[in-house]
Amino acid sequence: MEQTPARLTAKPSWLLGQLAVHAHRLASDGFGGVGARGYHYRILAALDEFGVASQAELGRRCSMDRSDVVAAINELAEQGLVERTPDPDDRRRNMVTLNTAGERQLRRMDRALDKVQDDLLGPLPAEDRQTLTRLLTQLLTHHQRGEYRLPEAVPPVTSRPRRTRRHG
Amino acid sequence: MEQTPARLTAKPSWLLGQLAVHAHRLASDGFGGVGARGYHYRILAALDEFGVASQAELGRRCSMDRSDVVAAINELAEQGLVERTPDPDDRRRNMVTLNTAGERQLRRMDRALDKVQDDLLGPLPAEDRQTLTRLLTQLLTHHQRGEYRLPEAVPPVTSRPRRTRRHG
DNA sequence: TGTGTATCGTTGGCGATGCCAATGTTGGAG
DNA sequence: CTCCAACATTGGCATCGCCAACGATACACA
Repeated sequence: MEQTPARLTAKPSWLLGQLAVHAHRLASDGFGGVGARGYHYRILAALDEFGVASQAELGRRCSMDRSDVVAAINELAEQGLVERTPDPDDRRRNMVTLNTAGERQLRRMDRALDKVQDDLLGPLPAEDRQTLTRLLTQLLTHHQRGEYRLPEAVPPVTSRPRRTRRHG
Repeated sequence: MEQTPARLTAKPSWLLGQLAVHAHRLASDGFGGVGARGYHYRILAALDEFGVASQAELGRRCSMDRSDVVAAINELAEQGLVERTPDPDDRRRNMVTLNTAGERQLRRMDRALDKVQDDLLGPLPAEDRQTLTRLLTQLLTHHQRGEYRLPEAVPPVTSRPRRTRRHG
């Protein structure tokens, strides 16, 4: 491996990003083996843990955009892992249900993902794994403060401006 | 924020991935303010630290694919931040050079990125920051073992199979 | 010297994730 | 009844990572 700029290797954001790439690769390989991807796992897990839910709820619980939930549910339903039925009590909503095949798939993905954690944490002793998990949880919690806040006063005018390419 | 499945929040790979998303958002915002993106920073940093290089070298140093280096250099050159000249000693190669405008841009991005680290590490005391950095570095190093290894014996037949969508 | 292999830059393409805007429907508050 | 909010859907885009194929060039070795 040729040398990587110290400007990069010294930055937590770089370490985090690159390590996340490795983690994602491991997970993708595991999921790919059962014909799924990350979004599918999130939704199956949320359904298993909290039961039937609307797509909007799933999106909030899984940190996914509504439109991405639509696509993922399409795929899961196509594979017969979940069912999407209109909610009779609120006709705007769909009720998404995990079925038996979905539970089986979830268990498969669980096993794959457990192996991923081991590969990912590789050489780290148990204590370090715990420390790392604690620090990451702490930071993630910090950065999630205020997400999905109820619309209080005026909807803020400052939406993050779309980054537009200046070239190419 | 609605509840996130424990299956997710308990997994280091999830924490890592989600936190990386936040980090990427912070960095993108900072870079976007100066009309750049992550790939540009990597290349400018590598050029500043190691001097003129071929595109292939840049790719290896920055963990980027050759083809992505081409695109990034196109953009950087278009903005007048680097120069791309054929290498007279090896006509397969281009020599990529950082120029003054590029150095200025790099300094701007450095400042933006420094702020990102602070935002990212948010509430963490110095000691925890150091611990986190150490653990991440350790893991990243572990997962990079054997990347870009020289072609020793037979090139292994087992390339990671392309994950192909089974639906949609 | 010639031939085969490796490297290099380039083009073109794809998947995964994270977003956003617009649209039409429906619920609910006032 | 009206207006606003939430919902599902469609369609689009940016970033990042990656791969295959191509033609040009360098190089090792027979």
